[in-house]
Amino acid sequence: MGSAWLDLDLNVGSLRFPDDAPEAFPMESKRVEDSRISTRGGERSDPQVVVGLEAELIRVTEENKKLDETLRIITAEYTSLWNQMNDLTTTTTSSPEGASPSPSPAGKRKSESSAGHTEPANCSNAECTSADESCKRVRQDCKPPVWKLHVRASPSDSSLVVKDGYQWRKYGQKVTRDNPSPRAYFRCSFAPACPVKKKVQRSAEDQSILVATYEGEHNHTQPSQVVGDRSDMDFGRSSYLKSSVTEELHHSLVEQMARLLTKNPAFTAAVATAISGMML
DNA sequence: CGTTTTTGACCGGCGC
DNA sequence: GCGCCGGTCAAAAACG
Repeated sequence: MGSAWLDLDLNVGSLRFPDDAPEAFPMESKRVEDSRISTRGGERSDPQVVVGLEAELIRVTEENKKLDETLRIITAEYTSLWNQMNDLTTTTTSSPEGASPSPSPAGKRKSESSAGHTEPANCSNAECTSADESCKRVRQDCKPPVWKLHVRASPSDSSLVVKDGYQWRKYGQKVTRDNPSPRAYFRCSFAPACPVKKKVQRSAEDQSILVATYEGEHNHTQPSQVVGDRSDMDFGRSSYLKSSVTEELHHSLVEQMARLLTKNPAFTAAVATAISGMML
């Protein structure tokens, strides 16, 4: 599986137009090259071989055009998906339930997203002077945006660190009832007044997945964006951490793209034609 | 020596 | 009211 979408990734990354298609499809290039070598060996080329090679070249060019067209469509879809993903991950007003429909565990406690939620400054209990119902509604209205991020991590790595480019200060750790792995609590340490909190815990189902739950919005820019290409040690590390997360997103998108590709009849037909052409 | 992490205690919400 | 549980506090320890 892994190698399959790695190849796809490389092809997408090196999308070429017909004029330099041989670079994009080295196997085809190699085959033509081999033919040239074989004819060069005979020094004087047979006119029939030359005609055959020309016909083959035309056919390969046609196939390349088809593949280019297909890749262009797929790249457009990829870009569209990428933009959607960016919107979901950067827009803090996105619905947390929609982004991560994790069912709350059966139990007497309230659901994870609202459990132990501290009251924001503008949502004091003074507003809750009427019935409990309206009080709860006010609390729900004041709920900061919550969203989850699933990051693959080594099960042997016991540190609950999710690399997202921000600087976090750990202020607590707790073992919860529904998960044997401890849950770590973080606050944003880049800006003292930043209200964002983060909870990180290994997935109960898959210990290799870290689930980071973010609450609130950053009231400052990302540290790595502020410093740009500054070669400061800490910020450099933050930049690296950010790229690691985007790499995760990139991989999942590429995986999604690979699935789309294999379901695309035009693409599979073009690939089949190209492969059969090489085998003949 | 300043900052960060650890960890037990404490607080408040919720169900019974 | 009581007990359970998640979240937070804060002192001590660890770290650079």
